[in-house]
Amino acid sequence: MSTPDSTADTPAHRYTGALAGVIEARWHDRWDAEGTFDTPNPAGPLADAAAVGSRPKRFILDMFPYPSGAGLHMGHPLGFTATDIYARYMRMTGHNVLYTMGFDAFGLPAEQYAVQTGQHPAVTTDQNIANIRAQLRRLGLSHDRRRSISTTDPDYYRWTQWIFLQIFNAWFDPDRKKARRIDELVAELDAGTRGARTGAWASMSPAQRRAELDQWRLAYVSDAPVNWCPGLGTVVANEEVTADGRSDRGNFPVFKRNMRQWMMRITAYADRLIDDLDLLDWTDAIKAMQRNWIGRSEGATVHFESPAGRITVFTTRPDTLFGATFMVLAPEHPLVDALTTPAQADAVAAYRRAAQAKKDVDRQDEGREKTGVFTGGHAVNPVNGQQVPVWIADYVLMGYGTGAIMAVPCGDERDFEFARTFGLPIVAIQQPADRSLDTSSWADAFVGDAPYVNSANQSLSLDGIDSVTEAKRLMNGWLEAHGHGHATVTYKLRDWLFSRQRYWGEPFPIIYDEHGSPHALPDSALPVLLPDTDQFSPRTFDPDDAMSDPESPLDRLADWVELELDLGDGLRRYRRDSNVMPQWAGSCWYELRYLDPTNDDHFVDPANEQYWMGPQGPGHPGGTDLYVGGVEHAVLHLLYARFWHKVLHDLGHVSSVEPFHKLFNQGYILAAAYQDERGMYVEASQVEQRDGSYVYEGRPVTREYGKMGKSLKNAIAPDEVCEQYGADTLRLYLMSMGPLDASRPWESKDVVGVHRFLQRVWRNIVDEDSGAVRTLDGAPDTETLRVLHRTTAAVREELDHLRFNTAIAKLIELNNHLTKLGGCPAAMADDLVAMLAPFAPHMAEELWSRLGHGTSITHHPFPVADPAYLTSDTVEYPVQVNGKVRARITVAADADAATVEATALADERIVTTLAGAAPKKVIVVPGRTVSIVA
RNA sequence: GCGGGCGUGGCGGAAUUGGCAGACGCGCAGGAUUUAGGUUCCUGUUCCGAGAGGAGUGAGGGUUCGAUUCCCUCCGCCCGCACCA
Repeated sequence: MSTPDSTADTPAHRYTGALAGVIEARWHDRWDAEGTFDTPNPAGPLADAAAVGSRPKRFILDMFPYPSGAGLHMGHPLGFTATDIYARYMRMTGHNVLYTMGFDAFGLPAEQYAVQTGQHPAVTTDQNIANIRAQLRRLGLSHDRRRSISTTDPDYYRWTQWIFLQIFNAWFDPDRKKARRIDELVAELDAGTRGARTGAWASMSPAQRRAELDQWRLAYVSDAPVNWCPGLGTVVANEEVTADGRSDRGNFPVFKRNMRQWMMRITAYADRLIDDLDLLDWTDAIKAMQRNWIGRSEGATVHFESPAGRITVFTTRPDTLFGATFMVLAPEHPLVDALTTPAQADAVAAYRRAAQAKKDVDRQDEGREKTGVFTGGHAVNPVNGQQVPVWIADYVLMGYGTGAIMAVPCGDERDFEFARTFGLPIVAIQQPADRSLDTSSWADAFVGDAPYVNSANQSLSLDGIDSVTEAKRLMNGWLEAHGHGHATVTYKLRDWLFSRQRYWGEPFPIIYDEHGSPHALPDSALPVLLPDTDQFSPRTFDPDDAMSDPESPLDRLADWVELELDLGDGLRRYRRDSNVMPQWAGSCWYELRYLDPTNDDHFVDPANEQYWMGPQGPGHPGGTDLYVGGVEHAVLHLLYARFWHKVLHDLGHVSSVEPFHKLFNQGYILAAAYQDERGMYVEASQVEQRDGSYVYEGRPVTREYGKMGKSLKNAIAPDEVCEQYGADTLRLYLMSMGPLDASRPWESKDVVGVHRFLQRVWRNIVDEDSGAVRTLDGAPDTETLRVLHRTTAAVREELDHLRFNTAIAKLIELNNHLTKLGGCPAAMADDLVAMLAPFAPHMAEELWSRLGHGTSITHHPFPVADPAYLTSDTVEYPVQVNGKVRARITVAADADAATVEATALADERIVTTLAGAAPKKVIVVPGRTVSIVA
């Protein structure tokens, strides 16, 4: 495909895609040769204290990519260009900038790609990384390449394993609400200042003590319900299971099974993960998603006694306890069998079977119609002694709260529906102003503040109170005082399932003794290398075979699994843990390794962490100065990384409390996608437009917009655009499409707009026929200087706020002005090029060089606006009469309000409009407007 | 249902604390260059109206000298969570 602007009669030195390609390659080589973007550290292997100096620092971070075989998609250059522009701007404003790029290369996609191609994942990963590095280079991203890491590199995952052991060897102190080293727990248990959970510490055997400690660890092996995905052949985390019970990746059914797996005690950090969101410069949307995922809910635990035993419920509305007229348990609740009477046994069993069968997929499709079965059993409502029937229903979930609820149909919509469906009593316990106490007339439950009624016993009365908050407080106090319950907080967040039965991941630095107890390997044994094998395919199963069992690929490697080791008590036989860590492990801390990527003694030198990520004052959590990436990581990666960072902070390894101070979520790239009559997507690039409709291979197709990508067959490769127009044009187009956080449709025909802009900049400085510099001699006129300085001030302002689209618009305005002048005055050329440099660095370097500068523009100071040119001698005021602009007047910039008013009232048009009537009021807003009320 | 966000020309989008609506770009129209097409350049381009003028930021209302911006009601769209007790 030829570039649209190069033909036989094109001037030899016109800025075409072909010329851009030549220029860009030249500067890539030069940047590499000169190490232009190498950034000094205060300490460690990359230390250069003199180069660090006293400059302010900026740590600018992108979410690092998977090195997939397809290479980068257009969303990558979108975010990467934004951070690159900001990084370059920061360098030009005197900052020491840390900016690099790594690869999140472990995990399912890399492994699946390897399985498809039959090559070892290490081979394909290296190839893919090399390919993506070339793509990144082509985009002109100003990365410090010395700092690049891959999570699959043993020098990197050595420290991932080390951090795992830090977490394994830590416990959460509920009093101090922080992680501490496990030996501090041992000291407290030895001293008797803290009690053991499983018995008397002093009388425990070594094995019992080991088991006791395992109960406290932040990383622990647990035999608990996990998400088993036979189609993937591995267990997956809650966060990786979709709402309809399928795997996020692959969309296979997921089954709850009890299995022995590694867990991380992220729940211990639930409150801090919520509270510290307040310290972060993140959007409300992302904060809300994290809060919602953690799902903190304040309420009360209430005990109902039954012949089958105590039934404990969680409620957020303890104030409505007098209205609890029945109970509902989840079908899987352990007390169901004991509660069920013989007469109801068949019905209960049938319901439980049906509930289990439809568990994963169909529950949503069946809508919200309430189903359920009476167990035949009853329990006692503790506030009024009433016997209430106990039902089971699938709208009560075993996985939340206690798996049992007290049903208050008058005050809860679901309970109301259930009561209506099955004819259960509904007793009003509040008196809404517009309702009768006869609930048979109610259309729905009442939720809100209204005076309580029917809510008293001998020692408690809520009657007459009209505040839910107050009623809750009184009820909680009563429950606690009488031993029927207490105030409680529950969370939706569950501990993080941390092991996977796959090959392509970090091995656990854990071995098991003959009793099956886990032991940490010593730091000196790290890294535990992922053993080489050609048997890396996971064992997958029929996706619906819930009873299949996971098989770790590493388990097949007997030579690796079995080992003899002396852990201080003599040479013994052990078995290695054959699981690998999940995809998310490597991305939980990669930003820290960028700080000190080649340090063999520490995962990061504390001085470097303090310098790049340390808190910047009281109340500041520290962390990266900017983190740009897609919103799809709102809960998974961002929550896990925050959790690890907090553990590292608690253990004294990092000074920052949070990893990412400012988070910016880029929008998606959308593109037109086309479907044929069968609803199949057709290759968007082959669709033609004819008379307002769309045609593919002669047949009509319909258009829609969707996320650019393979599935909609509307992807455009960044490389194609670089080839056609050059990387600078692609960068500029991506940035000018709209605000960075908005999703925007890709329109290939629009790309030419920014290309023309670059062409005009080039032409204003370089002669298209000779290639010589052709700037204008003589001093620029005052108006031109005003445009220059206004542009300078505006571009700075826009860049400070990451508003790249409007910054580019300002540069275009400046250049359009110069085009009208007939070229760029020589005295302004440096400033013009310097302002262009962050956006179109290749062209800027080339022009900079042709203008006679011997060094890269990278560290040249960004232009500063001269305030003298930001004001003018005269100001134009719009004059409104009754809110409508009727005239414009021009007055001296320093004219006082009275003069402006007099000038406005004297204006011919205003005199005509007022028609002799005296104005009732005249408002002069200095520098802005005159408003006349007639 | 709950939470977050958004509605501005033919299209993508601009508009400091409320102060000239439509910056910039695409497209379109006309013109220059060109054998022609394309490229490049210039001019114009919110709508109605020949014009004077009028209307206009999803709809309606409010506050204000003045509202795209603030408040209320409604409509529509996007994203996240979803029987969470």
